[in-house]
Amino acid sequence: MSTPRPNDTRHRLLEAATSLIWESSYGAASVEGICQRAGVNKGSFYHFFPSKSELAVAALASEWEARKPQWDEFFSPLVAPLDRLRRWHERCVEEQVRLAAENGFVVGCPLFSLGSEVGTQNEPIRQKIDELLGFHLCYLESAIAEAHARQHIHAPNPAAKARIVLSYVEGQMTRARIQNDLAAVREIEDGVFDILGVGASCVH
Amino acid sequence: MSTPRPNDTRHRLLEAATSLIWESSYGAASVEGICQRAGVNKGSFYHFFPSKSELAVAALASEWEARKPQWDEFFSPLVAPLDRLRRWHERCVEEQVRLAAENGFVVGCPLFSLGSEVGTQNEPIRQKIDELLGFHLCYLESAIAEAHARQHIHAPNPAAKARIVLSYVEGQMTRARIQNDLAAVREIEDGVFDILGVGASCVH
DNA sequence: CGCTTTCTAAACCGACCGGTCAAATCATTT
DNA sequence: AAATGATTTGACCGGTCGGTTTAGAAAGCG
Repeated sequence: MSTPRPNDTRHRLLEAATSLIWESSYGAASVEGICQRAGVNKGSFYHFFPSKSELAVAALASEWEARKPQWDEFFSPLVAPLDRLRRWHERCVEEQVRLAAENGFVVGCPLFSLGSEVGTQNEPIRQKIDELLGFHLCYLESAIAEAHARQHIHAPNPAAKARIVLSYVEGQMTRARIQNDLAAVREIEDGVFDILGVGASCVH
Repeated sequence: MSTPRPNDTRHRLLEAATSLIWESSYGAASVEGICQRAGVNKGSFYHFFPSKSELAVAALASEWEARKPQWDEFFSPLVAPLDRLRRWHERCVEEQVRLAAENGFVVGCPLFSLGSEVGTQNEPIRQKIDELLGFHLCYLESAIAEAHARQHIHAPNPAAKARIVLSYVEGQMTRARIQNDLAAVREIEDGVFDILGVGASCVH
């Protein structure tokens, strides 16, 4: 009756890990703390995951799996390429606002936070984050390439442009976390369109 | 004779902390490890610093103090504004190459790594990093404003442009760390000039 | 029902964490 | 030489870390 599900322990652990690492950091999120948030004993933890670091990799994979449909929707070919970026950014702001309200501070992008923390220490986590950032790049590059093809912007090298945009966006997200200020998140859209040369001297 | 200095223990601790945090992370750099690298006992550590976190703040301050003269040189008014960025970037690449060779992997920018790791957990460290990033912004904004005034670029809002450039640069540095690839560092110069619209359609 | 497999509970482990302390040593002044 | 304050030492503390162990509760299945 009151027992919520036959077995969602694994899922609860993944979610607890995601949120805890997101809010604090990999090092500061202890196995005990993750178990506590998930309402699970440590024995169960190590039944489902061989180690803390493998949980982190699984949590990253699981989170991406949950988010991918949204990305596919935002970057749907049915949407005009620059509108894809607009809506995607809109969604990022919404999420950061909600998370900031919940946690009391701006959390930024977990890929960058986690990646720069454990990148030099834990190869599997590094690789997974690298892979996910690569996915992000693909979506951006696709939208930029199409915007260029339709002559909405001038971007003869969409891959390079996508790397610029991604690094800028992630840099702003990280600055938002460091400065604990949503303003950095909100100005991303303007920044991206400035980088892409929209509404500037490149309009013919 | 063989004793190096009357008292450089404090300095050795600062340098050990800087390098260790740079290479790994705040959480992974233990007080014991820092003491070991500095060749100092733990008691001495707590003679000079009240806590690990205050050492981190002091290390950040000390490192900036050591670097500031270089920044002032790179951004000297005697240098053409865009050349300031060029030389500054050149120096960044050199340093990252050296550090990557020393440590076996790309380390990126410690301000961003540390900041995103402990930003939500430790307010004094967060503030110090925020302050230092503010300094970086000032240098960039100054160069960009001057480049605009001399009509080398079109940047009617130098402050906004500086934030874009800084976030991009830091994003690339972090990506370099995450991907363990110096290519991201090397392409920063092209990216910055792309963002600034140099050599593109904005040339009149 | 019994049997096996999957999962959970909770005690437990050694290692290491950040931090403390009293005593020893050093450099300097008197 | 005596005294003094800054520095150094290394043992030590309670707590927490990631991870293990063992016993047993559920759950699937004949």
